[in-house]
Amino acid sequence: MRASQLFIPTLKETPAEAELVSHQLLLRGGFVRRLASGLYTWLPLGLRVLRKVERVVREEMDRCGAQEILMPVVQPAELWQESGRWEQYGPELLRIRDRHEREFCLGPTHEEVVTDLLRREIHSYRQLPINVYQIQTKFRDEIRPRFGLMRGREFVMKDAYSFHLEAASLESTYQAMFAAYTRIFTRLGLDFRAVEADTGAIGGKRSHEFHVLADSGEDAIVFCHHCDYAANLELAQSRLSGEAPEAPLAAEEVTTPGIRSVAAQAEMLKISAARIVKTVVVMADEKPVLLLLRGDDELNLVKATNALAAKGLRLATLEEAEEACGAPVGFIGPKDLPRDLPILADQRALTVQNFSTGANVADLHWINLNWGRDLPLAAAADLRSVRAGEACPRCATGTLGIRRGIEVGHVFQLGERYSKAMNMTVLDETGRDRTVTMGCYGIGVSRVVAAAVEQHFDDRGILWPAALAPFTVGIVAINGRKSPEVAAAAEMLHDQLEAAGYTVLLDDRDERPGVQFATMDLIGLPHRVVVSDRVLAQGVFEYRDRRGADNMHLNYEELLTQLKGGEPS
RNA sequence: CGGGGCGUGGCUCAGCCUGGUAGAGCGCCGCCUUCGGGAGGCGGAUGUCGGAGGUUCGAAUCCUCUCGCCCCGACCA
Repeated sequence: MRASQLFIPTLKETPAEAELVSHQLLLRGGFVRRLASGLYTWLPLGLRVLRKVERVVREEMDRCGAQEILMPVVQPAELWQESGRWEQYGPELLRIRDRHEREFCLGPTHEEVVTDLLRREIHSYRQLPINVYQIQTKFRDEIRPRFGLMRGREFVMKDAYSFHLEAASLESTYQAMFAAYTRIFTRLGLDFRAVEADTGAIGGKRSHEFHVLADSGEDAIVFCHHCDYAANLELAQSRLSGEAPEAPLAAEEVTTPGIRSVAAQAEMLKISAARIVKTVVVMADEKPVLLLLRGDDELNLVKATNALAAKGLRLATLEEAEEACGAPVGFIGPKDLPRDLPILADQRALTVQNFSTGANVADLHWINLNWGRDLPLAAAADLRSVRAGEACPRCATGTLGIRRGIEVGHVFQLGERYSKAMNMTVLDETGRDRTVTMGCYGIGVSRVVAAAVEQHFDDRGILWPAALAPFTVGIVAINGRKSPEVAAAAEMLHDQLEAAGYTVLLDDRDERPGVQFATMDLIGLPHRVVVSDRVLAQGVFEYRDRRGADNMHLNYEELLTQLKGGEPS
């Protein structure tokens, strides 16, 4: 491909709208352009990268027996009403009407459609298991689209759905998909982790997320330095050592004027925050609940939501908290509560001895309280977020680390959530009707493009992993418009390399060398070859790896050997 | 949906506070020079100052409404 024939509108300056490096570089390199909030056009260069991701995904999906189909973007409301999600899904589901006033939506996902498809066609256990997938544009009317391709409203996703008679069959497909995902992200050259994930309201059994590690990631993921334990912070656990028993001290009330925060409380009472049991008031489905945590621990809202089996959970406002407890925020505590409210304690809060907590009266705290002696033990749950450095819950020796991750894949055992609601059954070998069990498996294809950049860039531009690069080799013809020798040599090299199976971008534009180099660095092709009068006079080509800073003078054979490092396309 | 910020030429931004009839750099077009890291010179084109209404002799600037975009909090690939 000749650069003079390719639409690559690069930008010298960073557009103000872009915050993330991936967003900035994809815009500057002429890969994508924004149409409206969360909506992007793929330009030739960007589309080539997107297709590369799709190709790897397709190959690995096909390889493990999944079959590609393509379902509509527009879906009838009836199916969503049948599954119950028409009500459940909320405004993220973009609803539209056709000219007959019939209701439809733009598909944010395809469980309903695929279940409807297969319940019509699959009637016997002999036809199971089956695993179908598509690579399709999804639409979710996100509350806040941001970060360019990372969280668009319209995006490309690979979604697969498997159907089984037995849980064991589902488990085996789940494993196969897990393995396929591992191969996919490895082939794409990404530094990633598979982590145990929250199954959320859908309540399936098993779920793993695949995260690309990057500081800009929206999720916090916890992993063991020693074994392969890894989990989303939303549900990660750690092994906490117990405290040595202490002699109980005499409980007393202390005047603490204006002391509302744990930090202030610790300072005034000259105790560590670990000696404080704090009380957090939350609204679980709009009803107040008290949560107890050790002073230095952080409440994990996802864990709390699950522990309370709530649909929605949020912190109470100051007014709500005082209204519910009859005491001002900062002085609320579990002992002698003026109102009868549900209380749930993080298990660690129940191990604190001689602790301080609010006395449910303004400007008054208790010190030296002990569970059992001064107040009844509260119900226990896991409510705290783990912290880096704590011990791994799975192995004996490891400690936990926390990093940011970009979720690019999710595998999920759905169970009967949709098959039951939509009545998808097959006959088993005894002729009995059985509800099938399902799994679903997603990859954010367009997000992978952004995530890859987020992980591979330098101050000059993108450094595409070989499997993602829009072209493998970039040839810079220096002054090719003035030197027929350079032009001819560059053309010949271009043709030879393409014949050898490489994708090649020849920069034959009438530009100054500096511009050509800057463009090449920006768009991030793995290999660069310079053809100029200067090197031609020496009978060689000048080669440079995008990641390296040194030039090598090579003849054609040596050049080929050098390129073998980056896979031919 | 709350909270914060921004809309001025293709891009990045100044001008707005304190109204007086629109500017810089980059980009674009032409010519010259230059020719290995987004060069230099000369000349040129390009603006409903996001939109509507209002105040005023006069509005990019002040007021009201509206639209769009970005950033911070609850979802998900």
